[in-house]
Amino acid sequence: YNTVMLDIRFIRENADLVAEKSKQKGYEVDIQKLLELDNNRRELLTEIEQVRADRNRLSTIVVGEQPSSHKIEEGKKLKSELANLEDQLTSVNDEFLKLLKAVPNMPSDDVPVGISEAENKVTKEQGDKPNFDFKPKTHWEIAEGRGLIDKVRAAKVAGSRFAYIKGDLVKLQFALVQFVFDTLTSEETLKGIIDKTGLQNISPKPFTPVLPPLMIRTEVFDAMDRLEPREERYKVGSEEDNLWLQGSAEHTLGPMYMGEIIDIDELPIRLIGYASSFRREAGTYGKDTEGIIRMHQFDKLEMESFVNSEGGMLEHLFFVAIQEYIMQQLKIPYRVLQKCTADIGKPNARGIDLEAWLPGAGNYLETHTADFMTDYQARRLGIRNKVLNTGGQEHDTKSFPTNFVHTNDATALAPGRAIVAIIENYQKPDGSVEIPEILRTYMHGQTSL
RNA sequence: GGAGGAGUGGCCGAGCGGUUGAAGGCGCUGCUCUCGAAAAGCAGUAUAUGGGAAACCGUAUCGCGAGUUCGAAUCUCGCCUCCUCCGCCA
Repeated sequence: YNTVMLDIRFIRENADLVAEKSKQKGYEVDIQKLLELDNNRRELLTEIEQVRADRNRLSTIVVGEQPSSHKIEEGKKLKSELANLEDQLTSVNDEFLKLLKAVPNMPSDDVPVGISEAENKVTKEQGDKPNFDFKPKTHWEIAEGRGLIDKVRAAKVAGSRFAYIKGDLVKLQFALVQFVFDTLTSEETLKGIIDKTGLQNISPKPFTPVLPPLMIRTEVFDAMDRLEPREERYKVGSEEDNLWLQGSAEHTLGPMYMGEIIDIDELPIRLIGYASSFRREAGTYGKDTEGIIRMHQFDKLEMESFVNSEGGMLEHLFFVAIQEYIMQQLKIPYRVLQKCTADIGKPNARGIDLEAWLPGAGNYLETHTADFMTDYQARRLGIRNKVLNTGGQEHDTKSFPTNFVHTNDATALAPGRAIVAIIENYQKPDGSVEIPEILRTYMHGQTSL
């Protein structure tokens, strides 16, 4: 796997490839225009730096000596010349950056080319679908009937796509959360997953649990390249507040280290965040309206990691392995999808979805997604790591080259959708629901709800 | 919400208009000395970016962004962050 360095130098040298791959992802980018602006920008920069050098030379005087009026006149001339050039640069640069930021990350070579999610490829099916000797119900038929979910009153209070989750389902959610935290903070468990999957050379370093802020500044949201589409986001407070509700813990975990240079021995940094997430679900009217599948507010356990640029792909595969492990522990049948170019998202190089089988609904439901961003987000956020020298040692503390880190994020578990899958797969003829064995200790031995 | 104080290199800390990318110290690296180590001495020790095959040269960066000035780490304004006191509050 080759690291895709999507900086302007890469684009300069691979203009056709970048245009082609952008198109595959559904983004039309005028690369020719971008390169023109780049040239323009660099010419101006050279000129400006020349004038600045002149200015610096001129304003370097012997201490105590006053500059001559001739020098001051000369300085004034340079000043206005510089102001003029800088104005030009600002406008060229703005346009340049706008176009540069519009270029999506390059898909990894194994991402199938496709124009819609219909072209995602199923790469694996795992787990036995349950056989019922009765007609299985949907999660909604079961939960509503038993008073575990109340959407009517929620609609009264907050509108559609909100719900009151009640009773045993609340306990079940916290059991799920505990189970996931225990899994991801155990080095031993992670080692087991690594061994079983056969991944080589990957650290079993445990995840650090995090409760992140649920709001995020406009600039940071944009730097993550997750602000768009804005109509999907909730803006909060007054204009000056400049804050949005996050749509995933990724949005506030990813920029945690922005602007920082990270020591080699601190990597990988692995975080497992728990947060309520908010989405407007614009344009989904009439879709997934039954039950709690698509809500404006839902809770999610999200994995996020920062690794050096050699380990990004491996970390991505590890994240998927963790997701599969969790589904297997819960004994929920699922399939794995490799997302196609149209579906992986602008900052992504690769994306995987896990979908749980819902016997009541008779279809699959996306429960997990894993995103690999290479250094794309890190470049926008300014997250670097020190680079090892040829001897494998870190360079001395004051002098070191740096690289952009690779970022990965992935759902560890979305309790809402996991609950849907559990209800449908573990239902009994009398409408009760068995509790997955792995969760029982977290529910004081309770075996059904 | 009210009143104050502070943000300088990996860390501590000087500088408050003119060769200051930034004194001094700590740390780190190399060398000298030593059988070795410590100590001491000497030297080196930020990042980004443009140009260059390279050596190297230019430019930017003292929380961030604007402004004043021939010249800004230093002056002015806005923003961010942190600290102290008062008020309010889960």
